[in-house]
Amino acid sequence: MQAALELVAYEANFSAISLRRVARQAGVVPTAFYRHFEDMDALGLSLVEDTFIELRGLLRGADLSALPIKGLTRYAVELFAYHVRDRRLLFQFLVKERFSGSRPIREAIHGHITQIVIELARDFAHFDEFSRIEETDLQIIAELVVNTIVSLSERILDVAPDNAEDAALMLRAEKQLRLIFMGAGRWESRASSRAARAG
Amino acid sequence: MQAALELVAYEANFSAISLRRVARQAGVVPTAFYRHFEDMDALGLSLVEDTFIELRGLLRGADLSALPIKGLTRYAVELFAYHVRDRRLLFQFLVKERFSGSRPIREAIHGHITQIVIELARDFAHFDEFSRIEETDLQIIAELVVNTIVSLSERILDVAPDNAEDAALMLRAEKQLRLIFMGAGRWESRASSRAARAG
DNA sequence: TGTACATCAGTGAACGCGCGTTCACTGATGTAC
DNA sequence: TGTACATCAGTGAACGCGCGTTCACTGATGTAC
Repeated sequence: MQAALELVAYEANFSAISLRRVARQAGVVPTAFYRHFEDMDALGLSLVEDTFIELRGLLRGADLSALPIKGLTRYAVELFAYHVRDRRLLFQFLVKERFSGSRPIREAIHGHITQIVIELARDFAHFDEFSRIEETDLQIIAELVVNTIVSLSERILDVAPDNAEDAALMLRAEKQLRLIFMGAGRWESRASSRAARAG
Repeated sequence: MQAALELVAYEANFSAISLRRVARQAGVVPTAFYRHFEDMDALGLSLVEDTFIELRGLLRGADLSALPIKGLTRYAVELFAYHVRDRRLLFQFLVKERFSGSRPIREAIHGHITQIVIELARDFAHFDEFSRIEETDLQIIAELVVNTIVSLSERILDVAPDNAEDAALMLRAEKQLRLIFMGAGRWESRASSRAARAG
């Protein structure tokens, strides 16, 4: 699995690397591959599952609802950016395969992201600021937040590790999140905009 | 080029299709390929350029500044959704290659999107509602808008053409844009929130 | 109107190469008694 | 403590196949005079 991640990160996307290349990178003979996976698709799905198991653990552990909404944006951006850099190869794989992978891989990634959006919307429901927003709309807001974080990840992976540009990207994402929460503070409350408080 | 688009849309991503498959799909012998492109990379870059020339033309023709901000979201979502469906294969290629393509292809796509963000920010500057927001922040907002539209495109391409789910996706995107503009209306104006008007 | 030549998309044979997968195998490690 | 057997990651030869690229070619269309 490590060999496959390295090849994807440094050379191509998953569908463009061969079983033989993976075996060579791992330092074994091609046929040894079959001792571990039925075929390349199975390897790819394992990588997706592993990444999300870890990511979901991270998000669960973060316990966003313990924070005031004010510090949330900075914290979320930093937590995520750190994790993306820490697990660079895994995220590079995810970003590349999200749209160009085989159907099972794409569906697995999409399903996991949808699940994260749903859980984030559930977390939002615990904030007083969002209490008057109905569930459907909370999910729409959560989706916007997740999209923004995903875009940040893609950009961080695009620049070299430890690049100075990282800080600028993080500031941009943080501003975008703050703007989203400002919008959320007014959502469906146009009739009583004076009462709206958030951000 | 049409043959390559068909193969990418229905079977794999660009790096996974061979020069011989493209030639076969086009109904010519493999060597005839070289009459038109030096190699597969050149073909890919041509597809990127063609897509964006057309897309930029569409955006320029739309003339967003002629509309009140109120009708803008609905109009932008419908215009884009129509175009994505109309040019389904081209957009499918773009979405797949944005992160998984070869470096030149990725950079070409990224450069074009950045250009669109800059132009959109310039359009925003013509709205009274945004006059007090500085250029850097306008670009950050424009990026958020473009990200949302890109996500919409990706989702539309994911469901079958003319699927009933399309309407739901468009409504989601429209709400997200409205929320962004609500946030923009309050941006950097927290001290005088009563004067903020937008969305 | 007729002839000579240039242009250019497409042809078909041939090449060496890396591919996924099969098969029967080896040899180290763990387990039962 | 010693023996017999199971498990299992890795080996190495072999296969047929599709690949990108080379080469000299054909034949239709356009252009100059």
